[in-house]
Amino acid sequence: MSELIAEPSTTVAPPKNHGARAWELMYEIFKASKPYVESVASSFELTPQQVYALKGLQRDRPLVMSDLATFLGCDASNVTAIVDKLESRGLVERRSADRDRRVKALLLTPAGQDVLDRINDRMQLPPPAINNLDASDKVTLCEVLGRALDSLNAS
Amino acid sequence: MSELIAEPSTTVAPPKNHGARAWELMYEIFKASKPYVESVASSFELTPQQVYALKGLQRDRPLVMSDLATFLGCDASNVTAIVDKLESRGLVERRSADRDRRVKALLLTPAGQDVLDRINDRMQLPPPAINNLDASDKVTLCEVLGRALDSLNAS
DNA sequence: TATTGTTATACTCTATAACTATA
DNA sequence: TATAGTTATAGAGTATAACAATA
Repeated sequence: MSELIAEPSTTVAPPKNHGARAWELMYEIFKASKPYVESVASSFELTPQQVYALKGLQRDRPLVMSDLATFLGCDASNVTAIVDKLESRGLVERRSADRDRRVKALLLTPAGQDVLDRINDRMQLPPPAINNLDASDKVTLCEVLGRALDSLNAS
Repeated sequence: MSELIAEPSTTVAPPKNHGARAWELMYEIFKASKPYVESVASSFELTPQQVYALKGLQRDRPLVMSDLATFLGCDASNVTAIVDKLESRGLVERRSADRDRRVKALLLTPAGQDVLDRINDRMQLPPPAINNLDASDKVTLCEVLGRALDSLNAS
């Protein structure tokens, strides 16, 4: 199958390959889903980034500040403020490691675990664009996006 | 086919439906692609939002300020600053409509059209996660994401 | 009065650089 | 010296509210 979408040469738009088109569609869906994401976060009186940080802490192994920065894909300097807010809400606790007191482990408090459980419940319902797909399209999307993400870790 | 991913009951994570999982994967791919998007934009000395605004202006019909706000999915008050920057770069021109002088049409200048052409060329190559997919996965992704986006316009 | 675009302001998210306390 | 985290600062992107010009 051709990599290019066949289009009459009289069309104004240039021919576009499917990879570029898929990326454009992902961008559109993301933009359209932003109000949904923000409404979910604000229903917990959190920002989307704070929600995502909590999700990073649900792992089996406790994260330290720099791990959370990697998980969030942002600079470590920002994580201080994010964790400050979560800590002031009583959702997260900083604990200095005994072996190296520079390092701070991040632990969910019971209240934090409770909020996270409710967030996870709520997030079982994805934004409308995704939720409107039929079951087989959802499965297909998981498979293809899974391969896309795996291709990054493999290289 | 079941909507739920079958998992042993001893698994720590709760069972997750494919819609929620697909959304999570999209989020991961977006996060991983951010450096790529920023490098493309900054190679034109533009921010990602400015690039996206230019792309909005390549339509057959000229946009006015409020149209661009809708296209960008942000409040109209922000579009003023975005267009200010593009105008100061000589890429875009504001022109008051004759029939209603409150309304300002946005036009690409020749320089703006030239930059946009180069942006479109460059964007034929999507971020690595998408580009690494094989041709048939790219086509499938276009089809499924197209249906997802259509479902929003249909409702 | 209502609408288009602007200005003023504030908050989130982000990065860089300088700092501290440990190692 | 080097590293983990913090603080200070700045810029992009966002929203709300008040405003000017025009309808």
